[in-house]
Amino acid sequence: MLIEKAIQAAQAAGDLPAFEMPTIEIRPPKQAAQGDYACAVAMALAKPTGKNPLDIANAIANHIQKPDFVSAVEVVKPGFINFRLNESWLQQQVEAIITEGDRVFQLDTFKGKRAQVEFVSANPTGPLHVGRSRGAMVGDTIARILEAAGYTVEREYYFNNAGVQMTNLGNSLRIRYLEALGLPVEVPASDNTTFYQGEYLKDFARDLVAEQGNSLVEADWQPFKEYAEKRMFGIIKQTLARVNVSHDVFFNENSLYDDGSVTHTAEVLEKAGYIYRSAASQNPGENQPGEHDEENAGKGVATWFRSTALGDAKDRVLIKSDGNPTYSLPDIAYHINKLNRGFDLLVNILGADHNAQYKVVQYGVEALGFDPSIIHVIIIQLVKMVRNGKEVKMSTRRGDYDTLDDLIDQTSADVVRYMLLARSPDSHLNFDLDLAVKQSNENPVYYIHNAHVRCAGIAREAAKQGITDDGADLGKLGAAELRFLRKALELGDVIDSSAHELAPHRIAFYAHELATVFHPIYDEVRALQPDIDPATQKARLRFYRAAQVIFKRVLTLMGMSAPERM
RNA sequence: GCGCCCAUAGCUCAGUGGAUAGAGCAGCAGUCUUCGGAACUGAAGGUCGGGGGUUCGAAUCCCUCUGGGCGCACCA
Repeated sequence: MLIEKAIQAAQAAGDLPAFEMPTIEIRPPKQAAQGDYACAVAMALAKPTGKNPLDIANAIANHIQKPDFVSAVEVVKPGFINFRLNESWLQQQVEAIITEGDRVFQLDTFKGKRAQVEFVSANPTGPLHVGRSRGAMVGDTIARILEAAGYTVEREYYFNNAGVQMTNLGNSLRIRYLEALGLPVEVPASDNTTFYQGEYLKDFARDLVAEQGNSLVEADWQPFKEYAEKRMFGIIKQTLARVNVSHDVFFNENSLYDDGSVTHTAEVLEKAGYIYRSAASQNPGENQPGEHDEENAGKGVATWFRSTALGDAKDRVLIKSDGNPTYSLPDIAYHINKLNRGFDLLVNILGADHNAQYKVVQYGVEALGFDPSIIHVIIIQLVKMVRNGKEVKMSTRRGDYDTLDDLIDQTSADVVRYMLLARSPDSHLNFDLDLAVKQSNENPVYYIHNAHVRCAGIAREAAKQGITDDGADLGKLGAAELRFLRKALELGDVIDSSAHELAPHRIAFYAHELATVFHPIYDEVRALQPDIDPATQKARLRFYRAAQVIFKRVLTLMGMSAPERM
């Protein structure tokens, strides 16, 4: 804004020729000596104007109307325009931070906009395992960041309680139930892919016996499935609650069948000309003739979605030859449902193992005439658990996996949240179990926590000594405190860019950087030493109070606790 | 074979086309007997996987090769 106005003024004054306004970025430079904020726009303007970047920068700088929070504008070598913040303005930010408290850096960038984040969305066939939980942390943190950027956010969990896996779950519980009653029943071997080995099913079976006795001996899988589902969701919600994750809406895929959305979606696709029926071998896509002939021999006719018309590599089956839809059709119907709910932004967190699936949905949404651009899919790369430098394999179906609950028990909710968050979603994540368990300074979580703890400790000690920070003269704050304040003021930009890019890991890195700036200051800037004059003491106490506010805000944004003691 | 992701210090990773590529940990050398040390300081560590290209300027964008991960069902 500031620079844009200056450029316009320079153009009006004839110091710069006419050109299209470029996108202007202002950001903190890497070196502190280069000022607090810097702008490189003059270099980008060298080409369109045909002028020397340094001259352009000077022309712009000469027309900048310096606001009160800027103390200096400097033009440097290649053509950077550097800004320095006014120090007394900086000092006053301590009051601003304290006044805003828990809502400090609550932005209104997206005020009035509604966003929905869909995440976790695991079917209730078992407890959440570690692989899934990365999406839980990322999804919830994105939701928190969007809220901080001004959105009203709804968190949604999409699930399917029908299908083969749920039938297997019902059957598995039935076997455990009969076993619990002491009836002769064969428990399948551990390599059986249709049997769930988890210990939790034994617990369910015991409880079911206690509640229902032997009344279900003759029943099929159905009542067992219903019971297991109910219990499973209870466990999942409880687990998520331990890491401060909760959902506003649980959306059942079945409701899309009940209200006719699924068949309606198929009909509309057909009217739009994207549907044909044929056996796989006649697929006009890339399938080689004869390739599928044998395996499709004897099968009926399937309903296909001509997604190749929209650029897909091959067409997709929507309704199988046995008459049942594939997952794609209800998935498309679900996204239409979401789009019709009037959100301004839809975020969908998916694991990398589902990376092919969302494209079909996108083609479907497009075919139905919707604008897919408000849908943002975040593909989370897989988590590799590492112990003693070696990978620990996991499996959902067998019983030997590491559940999120186990992990929280071994470490803590905060450690799990931070470790799973502090990596770009695009990046593969090695979860180092040794490091996570280790409560030492190798563990960044404790380093960040300790900053908050230290602030709280000072306040506690001051209260004990009867020293208050009322009426502090913030002019007494020195260079070290200003260093922290500059870093603290970046939080707004971090939230903003993190919200725009849907990159929640940035807040995690920022938190660590902020703590890195803080700890040396804590050593250097004493507040309660007896030889410090009372005015300085008050100012420093006030400063640490503001620092605590910032740390609490950052920790809360990550869904972590802000402990006052270790 | 096709699609998505990754390759940056010994290890784990940041890096929104801009200034001398940054942290943490490990290792090395120090401080400190404290408003809770789970701390602080310093030095060292790099042809940003290879090769082309675009640009005033590339770790970042494009092409290509190599090496990894995950997918590529009439399963969900």
